[in-house]
Amino acid sequence: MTDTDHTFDSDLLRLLSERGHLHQITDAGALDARAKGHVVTGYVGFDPTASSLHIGNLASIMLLRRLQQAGHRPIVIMGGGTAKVGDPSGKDETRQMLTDERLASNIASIKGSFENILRFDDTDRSAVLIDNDDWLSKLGYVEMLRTVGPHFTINRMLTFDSVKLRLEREQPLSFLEFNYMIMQAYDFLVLAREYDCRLQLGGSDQWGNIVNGIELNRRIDGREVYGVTAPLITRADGAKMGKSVDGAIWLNEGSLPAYDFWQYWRNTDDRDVGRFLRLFTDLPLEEIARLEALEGADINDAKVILANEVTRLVRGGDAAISAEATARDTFSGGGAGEDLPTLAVGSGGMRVGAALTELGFTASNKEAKRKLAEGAVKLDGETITDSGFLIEAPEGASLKLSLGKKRHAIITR
RNA sequence: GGACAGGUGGCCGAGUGGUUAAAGGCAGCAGACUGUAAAUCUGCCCGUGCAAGCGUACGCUGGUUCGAAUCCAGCCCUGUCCA
Repeated sequence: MTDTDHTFDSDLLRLLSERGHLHQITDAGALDARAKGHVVTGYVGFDPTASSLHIGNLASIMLLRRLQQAGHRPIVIMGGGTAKVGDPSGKDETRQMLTDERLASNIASIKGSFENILRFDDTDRSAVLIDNDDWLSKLGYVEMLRTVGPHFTINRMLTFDSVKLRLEREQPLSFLEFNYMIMQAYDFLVLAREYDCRLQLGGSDQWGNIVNGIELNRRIDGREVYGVTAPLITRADGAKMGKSVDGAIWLNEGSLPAYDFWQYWRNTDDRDVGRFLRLFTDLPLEEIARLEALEGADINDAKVILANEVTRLVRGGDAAISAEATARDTFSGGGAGEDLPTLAVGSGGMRVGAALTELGFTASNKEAKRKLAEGAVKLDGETITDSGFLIEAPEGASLKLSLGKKRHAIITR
């Protein structure tokens, strides 16, 4: 474990450090020296447990972006193989196993998230995307045991937090999951051999897994490889990044519309603005320093910039421009921007409660009724309290239906 | 296998036969104040229905009772200790 306070010689570590991406480095001096003279290939693994990554994964993706920005080569490992086993880290119970079909479709839909953030081209620094199932599934059991088995002691494996947690709580830890750390270590060995990959990056919860891979490389091939972890990003209010009651903040458009994605960033806590700008945008540090120094209502300008930059990075420039325009029309103009969700009520109209639930603004008709009684619902600026109110959209025109200050929708015939 | 303890609404946690759709806290939503922020105060917080109403709900199944989250029986699960 190395402290990360001192300054570095390499562009890579300097960049990671000044942007707030560094938590721990296995051998900072050696990595610093190597990154200065060589193109370093580094990887991050992502387990395809859902059909989209969420912004909790964004910090790790940014690690790869920084790596590429500093002139090195990023590898994205889709954990199609490791996800069949399941990472027990940070989970106090076993996850349900995913079917092969599900994993394949998850991988297919996750891939797109990297296209904007990493550069895929013909150079030797092009990003590469690989599925670890390519080698993990082909491994023979005895071959695997003989390759990595001698280098892991059960004694040591039992000391890992992910294992200890389960044992202490007397929660079952299946043999399947117990093998996860071995598979991840083996990945690093394969990548070092096949791709000359010398660096694994990841969240701070991956420290143990990363160190295992480094050990394995040293023991089997005598090769020095390195590890870097990023701090766990939490928000000022203590919540984990990207987790809300309504669901995660997904990177895929299909899982979360761009306008909602943009809004998430626009509503960032004042105290997080500077840190998030450094982590999740490419804005120059001087510019960020200026933005985060804004006080009072002015800091809203910084939040708009944050929302624009992150949305552009993840969803593309058009999405960012359109989301900002919608927000401006809706909040400043008092109108309705075109990115707002729309609901067609048909020629017969629709009761206001049903419309709110249909839009997902309320979880049930009962809740919609409560919100109406609380005076939270407006139709074109007029407060509606009658739960029996029938919304009828005139031919060719639209109405704005609002729940509270933040949730708005366009109602059409 | 044995002995205790326990399984309550998204989470934590009271409640031990009758205004109990179930105290309190957290999370969440809304209102006020603001800046689409934070903090604070107030309200709401199972579902269906325009509504009266109705339907579900305290691990599961059955029983006692006018009436059960609360009592009884069996079962399942969890924790602690013993073998």
